[in-house]
Amino acid sequence: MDTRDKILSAAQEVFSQNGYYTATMDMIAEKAEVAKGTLYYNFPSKVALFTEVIKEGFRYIAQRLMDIAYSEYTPDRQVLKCIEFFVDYCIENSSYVNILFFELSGGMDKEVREVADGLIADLAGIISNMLKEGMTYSVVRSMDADIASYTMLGAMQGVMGRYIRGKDKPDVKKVKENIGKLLSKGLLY
Amino acid sequence: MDTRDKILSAAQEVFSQNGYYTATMDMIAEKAEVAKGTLYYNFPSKVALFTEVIKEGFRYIAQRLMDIAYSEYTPDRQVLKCIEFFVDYCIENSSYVNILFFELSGGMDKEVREVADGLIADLAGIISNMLKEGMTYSVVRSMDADIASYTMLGAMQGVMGRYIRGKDKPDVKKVKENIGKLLSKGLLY
Amino acid sequence: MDTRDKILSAAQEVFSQNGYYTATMDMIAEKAEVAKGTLYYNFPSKVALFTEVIKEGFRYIAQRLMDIAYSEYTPDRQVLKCIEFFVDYCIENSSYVNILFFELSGGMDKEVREVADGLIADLAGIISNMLKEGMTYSVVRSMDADIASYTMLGAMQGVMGRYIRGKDKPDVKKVKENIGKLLSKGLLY
Amino acid sequence: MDTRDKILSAAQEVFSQNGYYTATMDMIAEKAEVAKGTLYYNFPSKVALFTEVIKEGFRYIAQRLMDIAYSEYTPDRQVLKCIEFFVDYCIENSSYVNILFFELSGGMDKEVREVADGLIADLAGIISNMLKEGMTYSVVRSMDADIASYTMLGAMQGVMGRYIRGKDKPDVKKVKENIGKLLSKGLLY
DNA sequence: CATGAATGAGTCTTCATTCAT
DNA sequence: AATGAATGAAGACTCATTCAT
Repeated sequence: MDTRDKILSAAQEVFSQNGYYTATMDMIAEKAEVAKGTLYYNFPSKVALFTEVIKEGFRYIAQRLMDIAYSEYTPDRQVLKCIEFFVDYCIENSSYVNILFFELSGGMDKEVREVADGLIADLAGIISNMLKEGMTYSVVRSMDADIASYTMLGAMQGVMGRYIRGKDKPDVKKVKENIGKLLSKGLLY
Repeated sequence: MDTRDKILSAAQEVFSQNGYYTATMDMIAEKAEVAKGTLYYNFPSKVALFTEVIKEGFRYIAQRLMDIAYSEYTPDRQVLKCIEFFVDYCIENSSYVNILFFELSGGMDKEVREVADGLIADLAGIISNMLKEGMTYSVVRSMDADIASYTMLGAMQGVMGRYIRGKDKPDVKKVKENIGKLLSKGLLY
Repeated sequence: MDTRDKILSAAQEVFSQNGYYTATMDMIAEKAEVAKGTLYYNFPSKVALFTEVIKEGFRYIAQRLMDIAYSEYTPDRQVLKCIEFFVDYCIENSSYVNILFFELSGGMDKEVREVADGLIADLAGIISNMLKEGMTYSVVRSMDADIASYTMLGAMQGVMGRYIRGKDKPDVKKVKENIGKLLSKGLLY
Repeated sequence: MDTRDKILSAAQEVFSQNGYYTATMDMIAEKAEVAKGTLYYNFPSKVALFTEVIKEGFRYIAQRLMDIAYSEYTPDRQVLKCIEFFVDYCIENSSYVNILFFELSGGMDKEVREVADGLIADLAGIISNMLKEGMTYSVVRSMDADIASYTMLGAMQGVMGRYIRGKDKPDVKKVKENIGKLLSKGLLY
């Protein structure tokens, strides 16, 4: 693993566990086992490093979502698959997800926020297209696909946030089923 | 308005616009038009002040949710009313909502996080009870009420987050309708 | 007890337990059960209050030394009596003695230092005279009485400092005997 | 001279002249001709820096005392040599001695106090052993060596304190002679 | 390429002191 | 005589960033 990757990997971990502001370049350098100067040799600034870490995360999620979108599954199955993937991913990368979806919001450099909002928009776009596709086949209820995609994303974040930060380990299967049921069939009869 | 309230109000604004870490006590003092020392005469620390700001916000939301829960509306109407209230509240207090639901997650003092998680749990509790009540009347689909309440909360946050930070003004009515539809009837036919 | 005395008494205690710099006017006000403003109504400043506390302490010690100097004891007995008094006083007022003799030295306001040095000089003067008296009767060894008085004072401080700060309770009788022996007969045969 | 030493040396001077609390890190940085951050790069905190300064001083004194203890002098000559060294050292390093022996007592961080008490105990231990050695040869009067060592240390501090802070330059030779006489032969005939 | 010592602007926090009541 | 809310100057400490090696 080359220096750049070592740093990126250490940064991801440190940012995840501490949040952007509490994390320090010293912590990252130590975890990456390089000198602090090396951080600046490879990345122009703390924000830039953070942005890179964020990008990597979103890139991966987007990739997986695209895999589902271009799979042979029917549109309604795709939606369910997305939820399943999300729950699994959150469980496995809880603290990383935390910075990916929450940390970004408050007091962050305007530049980063724009990058992040763009990345989230990409994610929502993928889901949105998936929903639109479903609507043309009349398996997805007709509604504003953009709003729906953000609602889905938010719903998943909300539940996961609860379990990410909570003390009690989530019952993955139950969570998947319940979010799935709620989002697919709705709260009301 | 007494000093304490003046500070609290200024703090809310400054924290909302800048996030916890970027906000400084100087900024708050200036906005409140008091000396920095006065901040510390009234609140022991920055975290404590922040916590108080958070508490106030959640207290208000919880109050409004309780009003709905104890209203004469049928349980299914109550759920819809919650969503409506939330959308309206978020539109009107966008940046405040931002710190209330997002800022709290990353790198924040453990103590504050616990306080906040407790407050969010209270909110979820109110919604959860509302849903359970609806289930006994068979107007709310039978499912895990806790998971559902967090999903609802999350869903609302998610959409609002999009519009809070986005450049385009949200079409309030459309948003309400669409989240309402999604959450009540579900995505799929 | 009037307000002034209540403050003086509280100040003595707070300064003794915390030292001049660590002690705060708030602590003193609280201990004295008066408002902070009252402190300033009765004393112009923290230094002034401290100086007053110091003066009281030295005044008392000087008085007791004078009592011994003007007693019917022979000059050699007087010297021993001084040592005894000192040991007893230090044991009973250890933390007060601490500020009286040690705190005063470092980084203290020049004004206070001068006051304190004057007060210590007074003490030394009393002892010095006692020694001179003894020299005229040839019961005290002929030497520079000023140097000797400071040596005595210092010796007593040194031993007491050890026991004041140490964890092990001093064996008062043994300490008195040993300092007495050393100072009266000397270290060497 | 490397940075660390430059800081240590500046700190010694600044602490000596001002006392722990009145001295500021800015003053030290300025005197050392380094940026304030450099202070913290080399020492974790003000207390830590102070502690280090203290340790260095005691280390030197202990070394010199050991030299005397292991010299070829007879035990009684050693005691006298100690006194001479002390007087000389105090004259030459008056303000440093001030913090070494006085500053440490009041309101100082508990940790530092423990370190310092330990260091003073070491010094007393060296002297105590010297006295015990003398007692076995019957040239030192039989008494509690621990109490005696603290008395000696205190006596020397006391006199020196007088001259350190006093306006009149001490007559070194006279002071040495008189303390020597007092401690070796005693006050009384 | 990599290093790590040095930097200094920026923050939180403390606390003696003041003054209107 | 007494109060206590308000003040603001001052100080310890942090940390992203730079640069000579």
